Order: sequence, then C-alpha cells, then structure tokens
Amino acid sequence: MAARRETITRKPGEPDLSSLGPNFGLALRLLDLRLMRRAGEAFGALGLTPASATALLMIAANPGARHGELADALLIQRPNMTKLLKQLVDEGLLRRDGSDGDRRHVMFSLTPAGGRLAARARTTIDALDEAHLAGLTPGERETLAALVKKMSLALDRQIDDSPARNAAE
Amino acid sequence: MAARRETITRKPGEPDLSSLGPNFGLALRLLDLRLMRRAGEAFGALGLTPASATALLMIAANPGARHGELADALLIQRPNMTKLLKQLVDEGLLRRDGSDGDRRHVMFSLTPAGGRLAARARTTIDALDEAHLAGLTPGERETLAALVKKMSLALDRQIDDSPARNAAE
DNA sequence: TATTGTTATACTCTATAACTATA
DNA sequence: TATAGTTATAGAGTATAACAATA
Repeated sequence: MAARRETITRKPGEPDLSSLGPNFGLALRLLDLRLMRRAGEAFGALGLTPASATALLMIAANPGARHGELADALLIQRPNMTKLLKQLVDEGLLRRDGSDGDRRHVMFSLTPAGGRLAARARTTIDALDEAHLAGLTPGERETLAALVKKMSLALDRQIDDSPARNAAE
Repeated sequence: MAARRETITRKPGEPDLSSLGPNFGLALRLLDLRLMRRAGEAFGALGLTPASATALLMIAANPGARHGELADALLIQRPNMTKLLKQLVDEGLLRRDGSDGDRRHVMFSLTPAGGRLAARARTTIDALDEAHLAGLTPGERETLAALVKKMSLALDRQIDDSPARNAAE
C-alpha cells in the first residue's frame, strides 16, 4: 500500500548506521562481542569455552576456592556455576573437596591435568589481551583499564546503595 | 610434585578472587555483564530485550535500513536478525518493505506504534548511559568512549588484515 | 556464480524456582 | 530460619549449514 510515499529518507548503500554510536552502552557491548568472538575461538582450541577457561584460571590462582566465591567473582548464578564446575570435574580437570569446617561448603582445586591445561589457558588469555590491546599505546591501555575498573566499582556501589534494593517489592 | 597434603593454600573467607583482575578482557566482560543486566531490566519494562530495543532504535534512526545492513551494524548473523525483526513485525512495531531496485533487499521502518515505543526506548537508553557513567567525570567519560572506539576500530582492522582471514582453510 | 534473506538447528550463557543438607 | 549447593527448566544470544530467490 504505501499509501504515503515517503517510505524512504535514506539512500541504501549509505549505511550511516553509526547513528547509535554516541551510546556508550552499545559501543561497549559491541566491543565485548568482538572480544568474546575471538576468545571463543582461542579457548575452543583448548577444548574450553570462555567461561570454563575463566573458571579454571580462577581456581588455578585460588586453590580451594569455594563454589559460591567463584560464582560471585565471575558474576554468574550458583546453578550455572554448578553446571560449569561439574563439567570440568567430569573432564578430570578439577578436584572437588568438602570443607573441613562448614560441611555445606565445596572447594575446588586443579588436578595435574587441570594444571597443565590452566597453564596453556594462561598463555592464551595473555595473548588475547595483547592482541586486543594492540591498537592502543601503553598509556592508553593503563587509562582504559583504570576507567573500566572505576566504572565497575561505581556500579557495584550504586547497586548496594540503591533504594530499589530494599524497596524491591 | 605436591603429592597430597597441600590441598589448600588459601583461607576461605579471604576471597582474593580478584587475581584475574589484571586481565583486561575479563574486566571488560564483567563490566558488560553488569550493564546488560541493568539494560535487560530497563528494556524489559517496555516489552523489549536489549537486542530488540537496539534494532528498533537503529531503524528509527535509519528508516529504510536493509536487513543485512542492520545485521552488520549490530554484529549479529543474518539468521538471528531475521528472527529478531520478524518478531518486531509481528508485534506491529516494524513495517517490512521490498526494495525498489534489487528485489532481494528487504527494508524496514517503524509503524506509528513502533515510533512511540522507540521514543520511550530512546529515553531509556539515554538514562541507562547516564546511570552507568555516573561514577565518572565528564572528562573521563570522553576518554573512555574514545578509547573504546579506538580499540574497536583497531580490532576491525586487525581482522581484515589477518592472514588467517585468507589462509583459513 | 555470488549475494540477500530465510529456515532449521544447536550450543553457550544467563535466570528463576524448588529442592537437599547443613548451620 | 538462613545459607551453600544442586536440580530442572526456560529464555536470550550466537553460530553454522542448507535452501530459495534474485542478481
């Protein structure tokens, strides 16, 4: 029908789809997408996903870390962490131990095979960072990392202070 | 080495799970996770997901945008864009038109209802950005946005130049 | 032959509710 | 009662292969 006529105000072939560029959230999301795409390929070569590689490295750096601690640190829900860790245990990469004190706690550490794979994952993640930041000067990298950290901390504080946090329903 | 015994080298209760903090990719991923969580809530109140809200705004800013253009701009695969746009059309928010020239092209624009919702989404996304960046000074915001943009451009260039791009089996 | 868009499908990641076992 | 972890399930998001229509 197009009863109207003014169907188009833009010539195809002139994308100009950067119109939302000024939106920071979207820009950050798209950047993360690019990074995750590459990370998925790199870790996939080790038989890992970005999430499982991160969990493996986190445990390598913190042997005996508890289930819940890991979930909180990686910002993922407990049920998802359970699934992730179970798979790594089944693959023989992680050892699952009960706690000495509170018997509800479950602690994780690397098996020898897990240690070997973690070392390769460490190399991979460092190489990824290096490749991702290749376009920035050392000074810019520092600035960017500092701003990302500052923003993350500010957001966490916002959430804690949020009145909606207490008034929530 | 380390036969048994040294099960734990860390006292629970002392998280120290920031060990991977120096990894930029992870820090950025966690920041994006925080932002997406909030965006999901905000857009959910409008009956949209972050992805559908972004597509709606993109079309609002670029009436007549083609299917493939939108997919490229948002870094998502064509099949996923098809699903996304079809739902918005079914909800009466988008109008789907064929192209005058190349009859393979499909163009999208907003219906009146889509325009009204896009306006609300615009307000929402701006408010989200404002809230997300509240912890940074105006100067820091500019710097951060510039660095994110620079890094994104550098990555796109890397991918284009990549020898693996041509040698890829 | 190459490109645009679609269909079908599968995998990763995330979220919630309901359950258990400890505390 | 509250907390740690689990089970089951659902929903977004993303990816690939195979296809139809058009160029």
